[in-house]
Amino acid sequence: MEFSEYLPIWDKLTREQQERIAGVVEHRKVKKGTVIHDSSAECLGLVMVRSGQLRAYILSEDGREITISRLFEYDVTLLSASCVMPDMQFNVMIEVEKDSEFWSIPACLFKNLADESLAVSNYSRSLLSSNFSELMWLMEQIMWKSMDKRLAAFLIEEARLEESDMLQITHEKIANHMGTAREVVTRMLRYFQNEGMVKLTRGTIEILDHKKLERLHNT
Amino acid sequence: MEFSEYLPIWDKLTREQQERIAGVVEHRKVKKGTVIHDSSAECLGLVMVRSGQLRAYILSEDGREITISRLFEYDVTLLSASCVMPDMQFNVMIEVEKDSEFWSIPACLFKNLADESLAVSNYSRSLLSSNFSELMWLMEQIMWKSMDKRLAAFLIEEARLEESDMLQITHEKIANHMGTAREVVTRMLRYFQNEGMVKLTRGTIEILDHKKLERLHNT
DNA sequence: ACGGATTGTGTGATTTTGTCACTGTACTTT
DNA sequence: AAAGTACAGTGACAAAATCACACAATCCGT
Repeated sequence: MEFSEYLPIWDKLTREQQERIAGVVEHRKVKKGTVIHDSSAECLGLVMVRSGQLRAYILSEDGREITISRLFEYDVTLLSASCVMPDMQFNVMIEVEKDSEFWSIPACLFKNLADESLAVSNYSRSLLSSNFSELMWLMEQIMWKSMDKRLAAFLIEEARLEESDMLQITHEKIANHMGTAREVVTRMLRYFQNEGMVKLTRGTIEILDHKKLERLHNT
Repeated sequence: MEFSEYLPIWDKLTREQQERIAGVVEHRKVKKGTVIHDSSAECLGLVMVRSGQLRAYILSEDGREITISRLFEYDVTLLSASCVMPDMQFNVMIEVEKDSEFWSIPACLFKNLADESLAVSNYSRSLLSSNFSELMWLMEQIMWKSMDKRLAAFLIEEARLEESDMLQITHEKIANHMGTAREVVTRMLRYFQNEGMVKLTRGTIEILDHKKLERLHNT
């Protein structure tokens, strides 16, 4: 099974458990922009990313967004299985940032495995606690950091991920990642440009001065 | 063991495991205001509340606070065991809100038990996911709700907890719960008073119009 | 009982961030 | 080439945070 390489605890499962998973695992190829999970429909379950890039975010009633987790090759997440965890009633959405391929294991099966297998339960614990930790980190950013520092951090991180200083991203997308309004991002980027840290053109942001951005971020 | 009643999975442990816990469990009686856990020192481990009231919060560099969880009789938490969960480096503090008694099980022992016992691992999972869920809820409040609605919600909740409409709490404490500045709370309460929803005197807030507060909260 | 310290509250001025209502401008499609 | 759409810019205003105080109520020691 090709996906087994993407599930760290595969080897710790019994043959019977492996077969149960293999029998229902689903493979999907999805285009950029697709929403593969929202709270309404049935849960997607555990998701293993084979390639591409996804993001998990929450949505306000009036359509504002904030990214709570980003997923890349070899990442595994349970955010798409919120229905399994008791008293998890929040509305996580998962969207495809770049054309991706992933496998999913239905939530109910994974829940059953976790309830009966120590290895699976421990693995779920580690996934959960890393989600929790990330969320905690995000919370601290939102609470104690000003928008300019957060934006600087976002740009630096994005450049690292893309391995390029020419970021192909719109102000609106950035605003949706950071949970703020597009105008705020525009204004702040304009300020960054005046300070010589970036160069703005339609649809792209070029980072000119990494160090200055870092310094701003660390103030 | 008296504390066994406070640990839901006690009966699912082997006698040997029960003895290991019994050998190291610690009982403490603490006064209001004490900080029983901060990220610096050794972890407290799993905490079971026998009586009283505690709160877990995070702290910014410049001393601002926000409550992420409140604990009451029979509550159990792993927030004081953050060191066990891999990649959990955040700075949770736990403070005593009302004179309390609690038991604690050292983090390392609990971690070992979780790693070897399915029951304990599953229980940890449920504790974790309920923390995660609460944090998610808080995040949504912070991101999408305005301060006045959040304050109204806080007052209603506080009155429910205290079973009284005369809340003995300072503006500063409220600000620390909600992660905002004292002045903001003062100004907003003043507005609530002008609207006839509360009556303010030094150190206490009397709720006069529950329904109007609820309405504000639900707008 | 008095004076000073401490704790809790009130308020104006300023800055930052979010909201609203637009305008303009560069790409895409037919 | 015209029309439509996506993206960016901007001024005016509102909400909330920050700063810098003033002041009032309570406590505490002598």
